[in-house]
Amino acid sequence: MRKKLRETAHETATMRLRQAGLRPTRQRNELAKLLFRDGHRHLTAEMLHAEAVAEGVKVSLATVYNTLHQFTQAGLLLQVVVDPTRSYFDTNTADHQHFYCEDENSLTDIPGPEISVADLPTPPPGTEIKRVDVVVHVRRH
Amino acid sequence: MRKKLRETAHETATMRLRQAGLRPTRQRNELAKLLFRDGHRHLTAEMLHAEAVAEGVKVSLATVYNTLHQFTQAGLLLQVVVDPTRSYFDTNTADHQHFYCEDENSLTDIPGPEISVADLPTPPPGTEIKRVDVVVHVRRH
DNA sequence: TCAACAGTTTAGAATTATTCTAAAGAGACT
DNA sequence: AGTCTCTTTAGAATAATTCTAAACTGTTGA
Repeated sequence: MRKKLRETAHETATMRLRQAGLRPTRQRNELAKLLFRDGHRHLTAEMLHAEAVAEGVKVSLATVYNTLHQFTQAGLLLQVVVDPTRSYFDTNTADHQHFYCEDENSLTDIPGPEISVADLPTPPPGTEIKRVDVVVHVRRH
Repeated sequence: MRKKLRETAHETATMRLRQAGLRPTRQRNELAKLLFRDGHRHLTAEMLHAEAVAEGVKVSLATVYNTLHQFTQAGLLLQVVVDPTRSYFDTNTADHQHFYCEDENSLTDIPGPEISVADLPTPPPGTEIKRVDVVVHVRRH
């Protein structure tokens, strides 16, 4: 017998949290469900908080900030730095790249095969490469 | 007869400003001299302001911010977004890429031939590519 | 089952980088 | 020199984010 979608989503979220070593609290569960429900998303803390409030989820902005950082640390999210005034979080943690349009403040995944970055440079002494961020800045015309 | 270095630097700065369509005021001249005196640099507004003050240049922090943005608009600087808490400005406006070490908050140019980015993706409809930012995140080991 | 502990949430204050404001100052052109 | 416009400035204002300390809640083990 099939369970209701709601329940399944909840269980998925809970499992995800447990695997990440995070205690599955009500808030974290709800936020996880919002974040990972459909496709990949690019959100700021304010955006996620607004969405949660709109859906009747009771959670404070401080918790949204905490949670986003915890999720990022746990590898569930990627923090994308493109705008000097805001932090975006990406639910797609696979290696991929972004378009960023300053005019409209929009951040989107680059579809299809990723840009190939050839010949990675040798990192400064004492360091190793963690990851390579590629942001293609675009402008309306 | 040779002019003193100081004077030459001042005149170079003034020229640079005029060419950029910026009125060469005392503050802008002094900041330009600090920014462009040796090699390429990566600075925040706070850093430049501290440097100016240390050298006895009387300039307010607000002016440093204004100036950095004006220089950026004029193409004399590049704003590099790597840290969600701070804005860096790069005196190297040529097409190049960066190493960023979060551990020590250091931003450096990638030396030698730049990373080749093959097969630029088609930008979203209604937009054109402005530039491609590549940041190689490194970590101490 | 429930007490107790450690981890979590919260409102609101605090912090930090940055921008704004409006008044005083200074290039530039006549 | 005079005037006009652009620039600078101190300090206030703003916006995103972090901190604080008190209340709350999963979890664990008796």
